[in-house]
Amino acid sequence: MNKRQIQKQFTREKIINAAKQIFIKRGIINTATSQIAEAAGIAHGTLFLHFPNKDSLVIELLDIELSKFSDNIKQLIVETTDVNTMLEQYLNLIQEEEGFFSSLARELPSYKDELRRKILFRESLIREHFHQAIKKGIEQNAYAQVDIPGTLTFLFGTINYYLSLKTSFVQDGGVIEKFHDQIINTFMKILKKN
Amino acid sequence: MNKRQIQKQFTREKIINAAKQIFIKRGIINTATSQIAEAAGIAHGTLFLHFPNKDSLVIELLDIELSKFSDNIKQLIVETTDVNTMLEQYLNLIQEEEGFFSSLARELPSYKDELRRKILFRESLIREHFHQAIKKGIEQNAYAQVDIPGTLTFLFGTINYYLSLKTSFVQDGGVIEKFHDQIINTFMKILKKN
DNA sequence: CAACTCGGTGAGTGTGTACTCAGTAAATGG
DNA sequence: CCATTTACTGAGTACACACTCACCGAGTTG
Repeated sequence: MNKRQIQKQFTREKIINAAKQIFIKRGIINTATSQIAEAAGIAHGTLFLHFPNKDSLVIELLDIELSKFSDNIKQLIVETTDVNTMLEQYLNLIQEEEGFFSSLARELPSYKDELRRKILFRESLIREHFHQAIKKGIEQNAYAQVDIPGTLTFLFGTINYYLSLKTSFVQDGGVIEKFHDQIINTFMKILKKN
Repeated sequence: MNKRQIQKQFTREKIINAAKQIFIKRGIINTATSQIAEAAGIAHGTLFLHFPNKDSLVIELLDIELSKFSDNIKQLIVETTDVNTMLEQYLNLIQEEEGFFSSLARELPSYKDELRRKILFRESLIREHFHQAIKKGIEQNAYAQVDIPGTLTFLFGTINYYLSLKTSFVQDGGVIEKFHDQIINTFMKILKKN
């Protein structure tokens, strides 16, 4: 890479980093491209040299973040088949980037179809891990014969609900931290054999 | 009421009705006041004679709709203490206005604080009914000793999740209809004694 | 019926925002 | 060392939207 390419790469990263910070604070929908440019310390027009429009910036940003998250979760989850620890790991990982996921959950229903599908697809990969673990648990007679997809929607729906309405649930500090035990206990109760 | 007052009242109702229809279709956030005026068959400026700004129109609209819903649910729920039937009634009532509630759930996290608080307050009244019924069930040894608020968040969170992402769950027809049994079964499973 | 009130009109205003483009200067390449 | 390429600049453009206001005409009032 020559000087120019390095500089270009550097600018691109500045944009994405700035966008992520603002996304966490105010959400992407309520953030002007000019604000992102300002935070990145570049001219407004420069942003559009790197991304043809706002949407493609958002898509790239979310792709990067979500794939990081996916990689992490895979590493932590793949080796364990114990649902309880899997859930624990999953919640911990969300907690680390709670601001980001809270914004995501809040704006998810308002995103364009393509973007929403991408996000839900990532979620479905994680669901699949849980699905397998629960299935194995049922076969080994450790869990009750629940409707697995429905059960998982209860889990993911609730987590999403907490995240999207975070500000209504906690003043400061994390929602996930606050309701961590409750989520795990209630979910394990659903799986429990009678 | 003289002719003028009747006419004024009539126009006000036309605005609210038009706003509700558009709200269901496109959501209030994505609807311009000019579109509401057009749908109501009045001039754009007239809207602002009846409401000082867009927000106050939205607040009045939601107040009307949610209080109608509250009244209905109270009538159906108050007389029964059986959680299963209560839930059934609740879901039926949502189903009747699913388009409305779907829009509401989708946009809820984006609303201004005041409005969101109002909506969540309504929800909390309904929660209270469920809370009492479950409490009674536990005392009568019919249900397990669950964490009632946490359990109810699982319920309301999941319903909210289905409604807000309705278009991702069903092509046409109702989400609530589709997942009706699953919601009830899973929730009753949480309450079940081991 | 004349004077006045008032609900309604719709072109106009101000603002916020996504995106453009002519110009600049530094890097590159022959 | 000159010609060309290219990342970047930021004032400018087009558009959408909430809200205003001078004007109109039907309704009310004395």
